[in-house]
Amino acid sequence: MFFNRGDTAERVPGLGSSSACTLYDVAREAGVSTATVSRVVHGHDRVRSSTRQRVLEVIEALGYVPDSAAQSMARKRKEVIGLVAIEGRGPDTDIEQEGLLFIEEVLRGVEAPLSQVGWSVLISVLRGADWADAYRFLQKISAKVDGMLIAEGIVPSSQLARLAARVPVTLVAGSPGEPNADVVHADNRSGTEALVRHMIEQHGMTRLFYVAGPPEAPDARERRRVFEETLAGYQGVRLAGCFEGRFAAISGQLAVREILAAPRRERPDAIVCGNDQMAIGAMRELHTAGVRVPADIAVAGFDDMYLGALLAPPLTTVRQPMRLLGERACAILLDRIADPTLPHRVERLATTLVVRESCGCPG
Amino acid sequence: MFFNRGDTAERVPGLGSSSACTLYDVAREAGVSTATVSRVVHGHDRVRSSTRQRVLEVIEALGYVPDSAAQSMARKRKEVIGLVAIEGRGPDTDIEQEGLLFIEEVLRGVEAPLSQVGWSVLISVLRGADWADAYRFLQKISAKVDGMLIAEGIVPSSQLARLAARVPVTLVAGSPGEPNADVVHADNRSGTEALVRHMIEQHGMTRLFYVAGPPEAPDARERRRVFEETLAGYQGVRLAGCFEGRFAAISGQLAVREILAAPRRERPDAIVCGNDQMAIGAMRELHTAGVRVPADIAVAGFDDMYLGALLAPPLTTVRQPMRLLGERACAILLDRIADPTLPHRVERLATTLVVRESCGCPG
DNA sequence: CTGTTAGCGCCTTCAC
DNA sequence: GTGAAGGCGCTAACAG
Repeated sequence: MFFNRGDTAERVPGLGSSSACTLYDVAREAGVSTATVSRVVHGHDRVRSSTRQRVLEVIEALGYVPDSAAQSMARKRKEVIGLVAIEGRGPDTDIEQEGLLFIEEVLRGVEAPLSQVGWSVLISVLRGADWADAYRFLQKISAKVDGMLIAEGIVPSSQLARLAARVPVTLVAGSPGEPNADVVHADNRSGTEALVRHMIEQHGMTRLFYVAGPPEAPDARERRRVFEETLAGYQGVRLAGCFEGRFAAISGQLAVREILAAPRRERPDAIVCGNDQMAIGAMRELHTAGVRVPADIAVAGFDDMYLGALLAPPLTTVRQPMRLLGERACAILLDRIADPTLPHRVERLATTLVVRESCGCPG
Repeated sequence: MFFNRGDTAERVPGLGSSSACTLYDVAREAGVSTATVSRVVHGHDRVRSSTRQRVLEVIEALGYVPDSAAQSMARKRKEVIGLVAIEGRGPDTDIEQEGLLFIEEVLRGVEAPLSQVGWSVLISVLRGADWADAYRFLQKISAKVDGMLIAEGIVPSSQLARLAARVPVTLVAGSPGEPNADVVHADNRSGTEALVRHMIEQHGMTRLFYVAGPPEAPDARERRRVFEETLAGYQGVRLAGCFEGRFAAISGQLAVREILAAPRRERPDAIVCGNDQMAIGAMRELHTAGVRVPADIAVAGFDDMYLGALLAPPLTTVRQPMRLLGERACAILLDRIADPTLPHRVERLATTLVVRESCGCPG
């Protein structure tokens, strides 16, 4: 009586998307107004339960699902946030997954607060383009979301300002000085200091080599600076050398080749790397050369990538809470979407030393 | 004369999203109709170039960006596709990143055809829920996209049918038998056969141990089956044992413990694993136990994860073209969105042997 | 409790 | 070349 087409699931002809039915179809079929249907769809009370029941049946029978574009339009809210990564256009094109490995963890974090409210993530990677293109791209994304998370790459402050004028933006691991966006970033200092202290005080090392990330990256610069400063605080400990890498595994390999090419006497006690990828590359090269880790030379990284723990020996590193970064950034973004007048926020998350075996500690 | 508010970038008060301006604002400010603005926004010709110029200036000054919800509504196209992963709810909660590592590569592939047309990806991970929840979730996503890619996890065929009635669906690495969706999947056979042949013919191995993935996973089953069948084709070669793992690194470790607990005489020549994660776990445990790879026991995996190449020794494995899977799936989906009447499609991509050193080949 | 009625912002014929 | 006007599907007052 309420409907007469039989189960909609049955009438699928091929694979094509068949005609989606609308609120009106449901209303007509159930003999009520669209407002009522809308009410039951959203679980509002003021509806007689028999009416609700009837509407629900029709919805089920027709397989009705509200169109999100229409909802966004009427509600002025899309329930989608954008997560964007801007892939570096450094000298090397050797990005070597560097990017997404990071984004992936962040994404996991972002999902948490989002799934609680039932929103979704629109993810996009912007590859090496000029700034004008990049801006157009970001603009286009901004039209599809209620807020954006920029998780990698640098956007000029002026562009950020214009973007932020349209939708709230929060930077993940961005520069804390940015005035046009909220930002959540890792405290590279705490972990790096702890690592250096550990190497020196626990293992009595006196000659540390550093493999740095690219100088364009603020994180790389900060890690390196803190490393050197901390080292300088110790008597009798010195920087055995430094290699400027690009955060890719190959950089670690190259650094090791350079080290092994030098006289044996000058070899460092340990090689500390600006991220885990380079540490992995270093360990691999050391292994190939027959140098034992950590017996002959210790190695340490930064990030605490999932696979570091599976290496032989397991990698000692500094943990950067990437997932938490994503989670906090998303929570902050959601807050601001709810109330755009909130004051500017910057949140700093601690990094911590993760001692495993590549530094010389027992397994 | 055309506008009088100054550069919009200047009038950003705080961080909040300020009032977004509409097509009407632009039309009014430029002294033309909305139709004309729409024409210039979309680069249609029939517009006098002086008019176009004026409109463009106003757009720039006002920072106008068309609202995508309104566009979707009018055009009945969202320019977004959904990529969903359904995280396994196996006995172990030990998902151990298993999921996203895969999704990530697929995502990279998906991005290619998508960025060409300027569309975006809505990504969502559905965690262990019952089927009714899962279906509601998928339905909700379906309302936000023009088509969906299901890249992990199994959806009952009946649900798929109902989903497909709303939007086109293509399965990435799904079961090729599914009638309600297009599917792109890897040919687990070719690579597995090549691997077994290599181990036996090149290395003269006669005792192979297999670490399988969970039997619920079609891929795991197929790999195992092909492995055993191929083995059976050789005289004097036998299955030295089998361990049923769950595609996680710990499974590989457990398998090795079991192997090492047995009498030394019974040790296999090689341990072939159903995926790289388990192979990595196995290598790690072997290393811990002082068993040399590949000298004492060789190891091989499946997938060709990025990090396999960085291990010591580098992992011999079967390459599954995950990125290509994503790319093809997305291309097929786009085709079907463009023309829903297309015939059902199934695409099978070859897997290939990647010989590195863990099988005993020279570096 | 339930129905009526404006829009939301844009696209797209159809006239001029 | 350009403007006017009718929807797209849904929500949210405002009336009953």
